[in-house]
Amino acid sequence: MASTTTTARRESPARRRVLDTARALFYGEGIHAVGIDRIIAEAGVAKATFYHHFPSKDDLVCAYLEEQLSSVRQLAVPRGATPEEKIVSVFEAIGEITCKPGFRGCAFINAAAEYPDPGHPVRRVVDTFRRWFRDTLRDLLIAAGHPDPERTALMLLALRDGLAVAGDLDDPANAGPAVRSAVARLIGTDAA
Amino acid sequence: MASTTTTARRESPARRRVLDTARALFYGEGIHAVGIDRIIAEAGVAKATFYHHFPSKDDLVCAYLEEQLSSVRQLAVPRGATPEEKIVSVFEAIGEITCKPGFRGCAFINAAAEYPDPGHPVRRVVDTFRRWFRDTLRDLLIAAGHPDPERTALMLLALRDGLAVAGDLDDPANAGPAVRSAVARLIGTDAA
DNA sequence: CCAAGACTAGACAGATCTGTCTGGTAATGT
DNA sequence: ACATTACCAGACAGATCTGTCTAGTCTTGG
Repeated sequence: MASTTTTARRESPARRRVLDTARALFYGEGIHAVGIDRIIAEAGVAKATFYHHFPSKDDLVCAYLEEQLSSVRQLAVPRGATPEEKIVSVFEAIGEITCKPGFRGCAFINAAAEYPDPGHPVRRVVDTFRRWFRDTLRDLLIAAGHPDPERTALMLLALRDGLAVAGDLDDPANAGPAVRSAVARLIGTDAA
Repeated sequence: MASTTTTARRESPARRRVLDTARALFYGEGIHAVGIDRIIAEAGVAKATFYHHFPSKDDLVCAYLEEQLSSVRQLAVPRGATPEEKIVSVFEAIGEITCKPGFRGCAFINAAAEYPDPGHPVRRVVDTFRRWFRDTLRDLLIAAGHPDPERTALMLLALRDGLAVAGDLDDPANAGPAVRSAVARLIGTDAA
């Protein structure tokens, strides 16, 4: 069937290897800095096979970011009983990732820095991520009965961006706790 | 004298044109995306002249960021009577820049995204900027008698980073006010 | 048994990248 | 008057970039 063919192609081993290699190299060294030749060499894939699965490099970049998107969505699932706990748990999860060795900042922020054109497909994936995260925070704040969910969601998003940047450029050990107490100050009962 | 020669070289018209062009192109389109050939063409400078002033592209990139650094230092001078007002004024200044059309995010964050190696000269300029900003905020908080200046400075730095990212990737009109009230919440008298 | 598709190996084209080099002009200061 | 220096114009080298193409192997479903 058509669906079988599609599934087979999507889960092809060569394609999988290319995507894994692309994620490691794009994230670790930057997108423009990594050429197709190097990706296919390290993935052990022929050039024709690569261009069979990905019509262009931009398609690979989009696929890489879309995988990151679904990965983050799974990892940053809110846990806890109350909406406040859920918000904190999301930041705890991000904070842990952010302090890990090998952390190189937010894949979406970094990618956007290399794709200035707001209409580019890559930027659209970035937009999807940011809208999802903002809406998630807003909904949690609404559920928590926060008086100003819309604006507070923007504050929290800004804090997350700052945490991601600091985890890459500054000392992650300091940034994590600081951002966490900032979140507490912003959504704490005293703020309401 | 040597100093005369040095001054003449540093203020040479060709060098000035190269730096202006580099700033516009690097900031607007990304660093790896802009080649030397294009910079010298748009600056109207011969290739030999370029390599006379800048031994390599990396030197130009560093010079570009160092100019941004001193420019920000002049622009973000704290104004106002009280330390609280000074902190807010710095964010007001940054907020205005951030909402301007043509804003493409923080030049240092964007550059760091393209230079993953923390030991690279480019990253050292980025570090200088971040240390300066963090120390400035911390000193203002100390002057304001804030109980936790060190950690609060990190929070404010994270907010600034988030504001810069949001001004580029999201709707700047929303991000500005949100971050400003977040600053108020974090340094407000109730926080003390 | 055989057709189709996934895959490999690698040459090739055309553009672009950084950086070097030659050669010549113009201004400047001593 | 002369040496130095800034500058221009552009060829050139060698590497690397994306993307195409040929040609052949291997696997698998019908």
